[in-house]
Amino acid sequence: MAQLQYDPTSADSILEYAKKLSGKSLSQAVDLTGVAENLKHKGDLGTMVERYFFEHTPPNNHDPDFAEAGVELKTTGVKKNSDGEYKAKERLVLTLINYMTLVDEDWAGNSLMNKCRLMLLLFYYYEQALPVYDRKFVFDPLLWSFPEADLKIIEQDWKTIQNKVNDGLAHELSEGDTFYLGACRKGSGGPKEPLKQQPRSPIGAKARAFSLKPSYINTILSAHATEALLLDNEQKVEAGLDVATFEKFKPYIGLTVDEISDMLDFHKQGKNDKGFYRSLTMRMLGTKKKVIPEFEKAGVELKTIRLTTKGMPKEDMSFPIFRYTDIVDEEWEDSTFFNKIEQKFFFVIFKYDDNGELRLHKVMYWNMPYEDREEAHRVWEKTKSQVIADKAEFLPKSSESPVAHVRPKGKNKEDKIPTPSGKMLTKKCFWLNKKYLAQQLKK
DNA sequence: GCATGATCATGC
DNA sequence: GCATGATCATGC
Repeated sequence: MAQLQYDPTSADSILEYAKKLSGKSLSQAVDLTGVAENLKHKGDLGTMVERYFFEHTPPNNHDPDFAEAGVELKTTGVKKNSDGEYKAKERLVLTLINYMTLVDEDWAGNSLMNKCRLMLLLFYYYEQALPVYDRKFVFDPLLWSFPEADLKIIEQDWKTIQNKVNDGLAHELSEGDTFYLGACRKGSGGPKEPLKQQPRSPIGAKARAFSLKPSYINTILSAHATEALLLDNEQKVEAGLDVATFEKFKPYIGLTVDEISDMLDFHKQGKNDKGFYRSLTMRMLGTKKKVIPEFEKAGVELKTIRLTTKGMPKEDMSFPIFRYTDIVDEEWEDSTFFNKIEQKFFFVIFKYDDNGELRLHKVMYWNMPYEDREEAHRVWEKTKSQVIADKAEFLPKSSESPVAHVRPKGKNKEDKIPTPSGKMLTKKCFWLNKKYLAQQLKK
């Protein structure tokens, strides 16, 4: 047998090796030729991962799968809810409950925690139609142990279950008895399924397993999910984030806004729905939320742009407001504006056609060229020096720079903040000139 | 038609 | 209550 590519006695090494599965299915990660079709238990992805990916045989006792590293391997399914968030497909089964021995255990050193204290969680995207080995792992694997605070609850739950068995009520156990740790049904459930013996009662009890409830898994997920809305498509993962994004928009390119609205069942609310094109864009990306985690993580600034028939943006591009009292003490490289324009941008561009119909024109990534950032820097310094000179009413106009300017941005003209000298002026922000954007978009 | 001023809906 | 992204409005 070939040398293992990880150290089975080291949890970190196991985790690092497991990352090779990210974004792939088991069948993509290892060659299962001649294996998959002969499987008896096609439902057990965890066993297959252990055998064919880790090339490891778990111990035949109550120790964790990787006994020396103390790591228990778990695969668990996730799905998406209507908001595009990943949620647990179901509870995570930890280990079967042995009613006969449970009553003699103490929490200290109990067999459940002995096995599951440290778990390597592999989240795969649940698709019913696919065999388990073709389902993709959508996040990086997570090496996970219970936080102290949770462990208290788990301990109480464990004792609740133990007490019930001790009271001769194993057959009455239900998941609702407990909070995080559940005693879930395990087994076929059919009429022929043999009942389990319990120590304090002659009544047979159905097989149950210790499990973590879906809601609990969801909290683990949301903490871990630097989730990949775009990561669920294999070609995208292999080709990178940029291709992934283009693929997302491909079906909509060239369509009118009305057509896209109909497809996504999301329509403009009223004339003043100024966030509409952005919201629509988010829907095209598959979420109803405000942020795209992958963009967040990569620091990508999403902006929507509407072009006139002639290719001129309808509007300048705004950035967050600055405070007069802050900018005087700021250095360029600490400023919000600097930090924004340093980022990679992702433009979603709509364009009016000759019939006045707005269509999704194209999407593109964009970085602001260095010279232009220097020009923006100049505008920023000018702004700062004007505020210092107590001339905050007179800030760089769009006619003063080919790249950027300063302009009001507030709720209305009464929406004011103080200058260092105490004058109240309308809130303002930096803008990129639409003419400048027009030039850049042509490149 | 352009530059500049003013404002809106949304979500946290 | 307020920042944000974006759009609307107006005067020259």
